[in-house]
Amino acid sequence: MTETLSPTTEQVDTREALLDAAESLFSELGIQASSLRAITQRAGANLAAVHYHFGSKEGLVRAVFSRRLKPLNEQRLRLLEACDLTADDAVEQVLNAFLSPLLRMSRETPEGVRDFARLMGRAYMEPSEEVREMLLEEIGEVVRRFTEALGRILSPLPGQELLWRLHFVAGAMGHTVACSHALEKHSHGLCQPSNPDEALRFMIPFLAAGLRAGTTP
Amino acid sequence: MTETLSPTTEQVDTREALLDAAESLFSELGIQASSLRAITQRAGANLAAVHYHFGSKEGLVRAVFSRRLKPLNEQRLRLLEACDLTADDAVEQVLNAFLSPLLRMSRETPEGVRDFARLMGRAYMEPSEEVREMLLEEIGEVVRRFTEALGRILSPLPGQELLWRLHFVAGAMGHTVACSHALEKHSHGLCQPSNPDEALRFMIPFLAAGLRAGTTP
DNA sequence: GTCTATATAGCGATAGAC
DNA sequence: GTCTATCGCTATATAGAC
Repeated sequence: MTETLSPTTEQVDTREALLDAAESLFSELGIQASSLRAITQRAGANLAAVHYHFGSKEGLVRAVFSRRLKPLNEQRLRLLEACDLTADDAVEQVLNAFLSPLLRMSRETPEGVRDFARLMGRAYMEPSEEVREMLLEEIGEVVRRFTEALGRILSPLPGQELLWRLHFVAGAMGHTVACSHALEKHSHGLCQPSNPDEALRFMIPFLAAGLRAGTTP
Repeated sequence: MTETLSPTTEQVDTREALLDAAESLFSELGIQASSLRAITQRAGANLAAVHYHFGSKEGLVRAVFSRRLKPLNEQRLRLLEACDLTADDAVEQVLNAFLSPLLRMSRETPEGVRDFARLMGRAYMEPSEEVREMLLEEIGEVVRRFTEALGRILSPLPGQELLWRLHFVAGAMGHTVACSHALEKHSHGLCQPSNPDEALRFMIPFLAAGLRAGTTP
């Protein structure tokens, strides 16, 4: 009976192996430079398996992102709801709610998720229109909710300046997760961006100070 | 006589046309996705011309970057030397010296240079090891000089925290020039990142406040 | 569902005529 | 210096056997 009610172990394994292999390769080489041949080889699967499971390379790309983004966004919204927006450190709380789920992905599972953090940082800059639109679709609601919360805390900051500042927050965050290797190397090990606690410890005060700066005349 | 002493007009034109075409295509599609066929077609040149003038695609990439980075870095260092590091707004002055030359490139020439700003923003995130190493080579001296100046102004900020904060500055700046289109669209025209004055007006106070935040315990 | 084999197209690079 | 023609390779995608 079971073989008709649920996919066999092999089915699940191949699909997941393809997602894992694609995620790590996308993170290392970028999406475009990762060929289906390299992905299926790393996954120990056949070249045609990608088209069977995901239809096309683009289908695989979407699946790689949505697999991680769904739980990530849920966690962000859960943390946001737990924030006290009237507290003195409300800005810090909200920044932490947005940043820590992504940065802490590296801790929760031995491997794979850290690749995803780097991939996410790069994805915002992807030249491919499709990738960027798909991404905005996936995180649009979260961005809207966080923008609203920060707008209320920072009131009466004008909307224009709020959007500019959130743009800088996104840039600093994306750069940190995408180029952590560069900072570690450039600082000769003094900075350890792969440690989420250290990254949050420095990032949140910096960004909070920027967000709270006086309104530009 | 002249034809033996200097390159003919055609020679120069082909070389420059290739650089212009490559710059705009790299900016639109990314480096890897820009084929030599597409570049030479846009330049109105022959496919083989790239290999004649630059030896390879990598040679073309290097030439595209160094053509703009040499004058850009000279201007940055010139502005840095004109900063008063003891003034109250020393941080703002140094940030302006680093940021404005890149952001203002769009003003100085009608087209082409703005593509380069976007290309620069993306380049830091390029998956290709070669591109990133070449870039560090080209801007290493400038980064060293600006790090030293900001370290002196922000003294006694610990070196570790200084490097982290400069990392955030780089992220915000890169994201702004690379994803200006996204902010313009997302803000429904309220923010105009293609206007260098507006970008600097909001970016410098934000980053200066972050850099001057109290030392993290 | 997984495999082999292949279709179709594009890539960077080079040789050699002009 | 510029051109055409082509080599050798890789890409995504698919058809059909098992």
